[in-house]
Amino acid sequence: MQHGLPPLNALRAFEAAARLESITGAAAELHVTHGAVSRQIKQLEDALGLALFSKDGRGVKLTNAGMRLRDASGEAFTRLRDVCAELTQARRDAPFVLACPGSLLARWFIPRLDRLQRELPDLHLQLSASEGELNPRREGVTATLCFAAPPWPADMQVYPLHSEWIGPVFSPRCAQAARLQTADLSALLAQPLLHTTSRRQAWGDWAAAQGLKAEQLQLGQGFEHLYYLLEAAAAGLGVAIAPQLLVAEDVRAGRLLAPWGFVQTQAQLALWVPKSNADNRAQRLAQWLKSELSETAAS
Amino acid sequence: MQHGLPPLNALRAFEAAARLESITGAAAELHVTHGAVSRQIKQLEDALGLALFSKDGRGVKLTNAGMRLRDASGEAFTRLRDVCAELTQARRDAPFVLACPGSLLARWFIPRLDRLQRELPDLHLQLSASEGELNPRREGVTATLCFAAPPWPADMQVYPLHSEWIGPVFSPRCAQAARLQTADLSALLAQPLLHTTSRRQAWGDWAAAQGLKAEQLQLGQGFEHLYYLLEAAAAGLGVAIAPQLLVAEDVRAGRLLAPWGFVQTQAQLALWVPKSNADNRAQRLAQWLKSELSETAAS
DNA sequence: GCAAATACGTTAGGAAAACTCACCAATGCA
DNA sequence: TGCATTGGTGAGTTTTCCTAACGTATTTGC
Repeated sequence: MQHGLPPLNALRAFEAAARLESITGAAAELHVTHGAVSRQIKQLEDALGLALFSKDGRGVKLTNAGMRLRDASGEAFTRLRDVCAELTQARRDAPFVLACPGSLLARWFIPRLDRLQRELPDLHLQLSASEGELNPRREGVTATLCFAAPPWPADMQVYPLHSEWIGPVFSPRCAQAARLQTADLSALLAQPLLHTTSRRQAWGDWAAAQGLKAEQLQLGQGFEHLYYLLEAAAAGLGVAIAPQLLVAEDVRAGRLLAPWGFVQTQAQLALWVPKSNADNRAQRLAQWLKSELSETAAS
Repeated sequence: MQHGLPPLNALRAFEAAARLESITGAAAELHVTHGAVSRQIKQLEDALGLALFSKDGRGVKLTNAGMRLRDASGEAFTRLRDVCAELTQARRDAPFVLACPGSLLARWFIPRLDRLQRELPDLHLQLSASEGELNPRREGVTATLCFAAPPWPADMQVYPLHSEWIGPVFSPRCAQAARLQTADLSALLAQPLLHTTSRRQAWGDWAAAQGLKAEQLQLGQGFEHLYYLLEAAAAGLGVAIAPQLLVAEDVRAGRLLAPWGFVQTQAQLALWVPKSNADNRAQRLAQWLKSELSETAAS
């Protein structure tokens, strides 16, 4: 009886037995044998130092003390049951709103969406492709998929999913496709280097990883969104610098070529969840995404 | 989560941790290691499927769900603590009123009272020698010592303590003491057979056990209470029929003689407790009485 | 800045609790 | 009276829980 509380599992057994006025009945309700319930009640009686049941014929009857405890424990357990139901219900009802960059949504997520719905059906996933800047703290957003480098904000639970790999890609329909496919850097330098305006440094990062100086590169056409950049590359407008994840499918299918391969950046694709609405759906989604992403990378 | 209730021990750990906003603090309060609390909380989070704490610096912080559960579980546990305190306190405050025949009180109980007080100090025993008939259901009586034969009433918890043995006793100061001491039945038949009016059949029972017919006995003086009967015998007024328990000490000291020995009757000295106010004090008292009685009998 | 201290998570394994199975006694019903 | 039902109990096993030890992240002290 530490801190005035009786053994709680014993109390649960007692509550059921007291409500049903039957040891056997309580055993059935709790999916245990009657011996287990009998012992638990005895343990509780010993802890309190008073009898809760007395034998009555071949059944049992509550003593005065037993009746008081039945009422109190019934109330207490009802209170707990209610709040637990409320918490789990609130979670079940609320849709899981996942914000994510449009390009990732279109090129990676949507093809895998039906599989996700099948494998995590109770998620009630609702995708939100943000047009502008992603704001993981936006009201109504349960979680956000971001490409970003650590450190991460303290108020966010961040599940890192995959390192970002970037590299140049171009269409086989590109004018210089044949020359570029030799992976000759000098040929690349002569090309229009397509990029996103929001991430002009991408080419520079890649060049540094290749041992080139950033100045050797001449940026060409810029696009506001990665999505359009990739469309432009696929249309043969030039060489784009793109995350491996988003073009893996196109490269595999031969719609895009990536003879220089990809290099790892500081950034991580990660699932960001505000800590105050953390629940295990986010964790499960992160787990699913991680395994799915490693397959994408492996293929 | 059977029947909507979370694991209760995990909930207790959570409640402490939530109240103190500290895993380590809760561990200290519950006298366990922080690892144990950490695991319990994790188990609870898994059962509910949502995060209750999030990391905050080197400590922890409650999530929204955690705060709701803290409030509810705090209330529920307080309710339980209160009723348990009330039940155990009520028992502690109430004196244990033991009703008992006056003769037993005077001749057996009082000499052993200080030992009982020493060995069961928290009993707060209060003895009540009933003048008239014992009523084990009387208000304010916690338990009653009775000589009676089974069957016992269903609303009573009866702890059998000792079989009753009865036999004739007389004082060495009795006129015929020398002849009686030969244990010659014919000498006995000539004596005034002292008895209690409430139990006239006692001599008959004993006679039957000796192979005599009841008619052969001539009852002499009757007394209303066993106590006076024994005093009369001790004063040498004649031969009394008495329970062995009550005269054992006198026989041992030579103040009374019992050359025919004692025979067992149907009756049992037993502790009677109304089932509705059963608590473990009665059981402990019964246990003490039983061992004490067996010593009396053995001596 | 770097070492020490604090708080929490995690693992393996050993102690403690709970359960099951089996049997017994008591009761009530056919 | 036989038999089913209900509850108590001992022995053995499973499950749970705890501890001890180490690892990580953060804060504090110098």
